[in-house]
Amino acid sequence: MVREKGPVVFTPRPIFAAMSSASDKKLSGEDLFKNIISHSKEYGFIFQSSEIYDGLSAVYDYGQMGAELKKNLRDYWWKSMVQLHENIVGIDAAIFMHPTTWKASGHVDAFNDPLIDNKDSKKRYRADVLIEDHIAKIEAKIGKEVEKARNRFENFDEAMFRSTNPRVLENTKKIDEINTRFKECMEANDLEGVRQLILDLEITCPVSGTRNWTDVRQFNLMFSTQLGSVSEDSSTIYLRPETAQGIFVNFLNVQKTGRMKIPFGIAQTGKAFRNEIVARQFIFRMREFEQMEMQYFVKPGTELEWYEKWKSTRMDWHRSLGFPEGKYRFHDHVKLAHYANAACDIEFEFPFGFKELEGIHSRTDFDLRSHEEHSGRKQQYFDPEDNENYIPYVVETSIGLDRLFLATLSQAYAEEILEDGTSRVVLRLPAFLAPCKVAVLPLVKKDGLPEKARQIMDRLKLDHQCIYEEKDSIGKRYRRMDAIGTPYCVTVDHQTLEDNMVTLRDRDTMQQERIHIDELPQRVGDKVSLQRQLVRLL
RNA sequence: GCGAAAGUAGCUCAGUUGGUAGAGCACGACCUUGCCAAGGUCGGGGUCGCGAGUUCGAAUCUCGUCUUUCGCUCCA
Repeated sequence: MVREKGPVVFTPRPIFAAMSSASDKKLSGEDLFKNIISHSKEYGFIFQSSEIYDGLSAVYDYGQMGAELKKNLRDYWWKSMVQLHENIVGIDAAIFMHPTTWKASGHVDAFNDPLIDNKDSKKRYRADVLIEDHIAKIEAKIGKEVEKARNRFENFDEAMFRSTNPRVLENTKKIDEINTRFKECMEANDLEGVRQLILDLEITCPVSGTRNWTDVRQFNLMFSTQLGSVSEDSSTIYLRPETAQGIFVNFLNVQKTGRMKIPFGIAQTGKAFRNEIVARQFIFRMREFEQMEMQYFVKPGTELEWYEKWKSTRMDWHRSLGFPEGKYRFHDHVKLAHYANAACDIEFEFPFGFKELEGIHSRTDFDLRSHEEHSGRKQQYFDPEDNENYIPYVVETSIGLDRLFLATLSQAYAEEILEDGTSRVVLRLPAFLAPCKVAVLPLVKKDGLPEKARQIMDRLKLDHQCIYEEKDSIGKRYRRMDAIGTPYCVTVDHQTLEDNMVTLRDRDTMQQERIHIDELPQRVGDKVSLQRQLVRLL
């Protein structure tokens, strides 16, 4: 089989021994982001949903490479949460839930925003916020009156003053009237009435200063559909806007069947849906997205300790990916959601700036208490140590898988300028996350090299996601593998047929070494090992 | 939803005063080569987002419409 001119002898070219001095091309965030988006499409990571029909706004599909990378990220999270924590278990709750769930969670109220636009400034406001601001102004007026009076009189009785002073009384009455009217409108779903209220109050746009308002429109952030195929019998149900409630409603099921003792956690990954008014920035904000979250149930009073602990645990997890420390930061919430008594985000520096990647919230007992009220079923835990019943407090860690994907991709993506002046695009993904772990490449597609390569491929594909490729020159194939982040390339040449040695080429350093094919499973296995990654978290 | 920009081959784009579609890369086959994006030959692929209108004739002009991208409120 070996040709006349003899076997090709492996001689590492010195230029590649020095390749590690390659430098990254400096790109503006905007250009970088653009390139990442088109790279994602070109190499099968992310496609626009329903592209042949011109696409669907803010919905994306994961392609052959993206699905693998996403799965690897999900697996890493799942194992580090569930497998490494003896007191955390995972569930997989349904997307559909009883409609009352969303009343209890507050989403029916909080996710129904009446919005209004100012035609001159083109700014959009929440109608309720405009009215609240107006009320705040009136309250400030009252406050001034009170202060004036306080300075004027000794033995000032504020309650007395408030209930007697005509100007204060008038303003207080005004506020009550506005509140009543607004409430009535909202309950009757009378959006025209809300608009009229804004007009009557002579509320102006803070930007343009005009009162040129559009109609008030209702935006429901939850997607709804019908349960039951016969329309008369059907009821409206929602696609879950967050996965957390699937955990809360199963709190006692898991606690009892798993004989869990507080503190313990329930983890879950899954799709959630939000009808965002504006959903942009590629997969950063999508209408359909995947959350990975864990609710940690703790004894009331200890929640802030656990909150701190999970803050650092989660930050350590992110840092375990090996990206630069400066890419992450905490952002503590000043304004807390209705259910939280402490909250922060782990922010990542995306190409378009620092943005939320993960949220850590101390949710108090809001959810369980609310479910207890709405369902009439006790959601309490009997603590054998203290001999008492209580509703546990909850610390939540909640990360957007798609955002983690985008963070990983944008951190891994690099355009390198090599020493010889040429350039390459490489995804420097942590090896255990790479969608394809190893490529097996016959140097030429004849002389029995493909057959030999197939044998190696058949061995490696039992353990790993592999790619076999014989088309195009070896250099081109290396570059294609760099572009999808394949950590190792194995090249079979004529020499291999004689001594079973192959070239192992490293993605990042581009260096090559000669190893025996029997060493391959171990070498590749070590490189891409998830266990080795998990050890870092212990 | 409002405002702005854009839509021609898989990708990046060209297409003149209206005259029936082009390049590079990519893709497929074959030949040559063989360790970092090689060369040659041949080939496949577009009703120019969609629909009307003007015109002998529209990728090009007019109107409408859809979609995407960017900015504005919210969020993982």
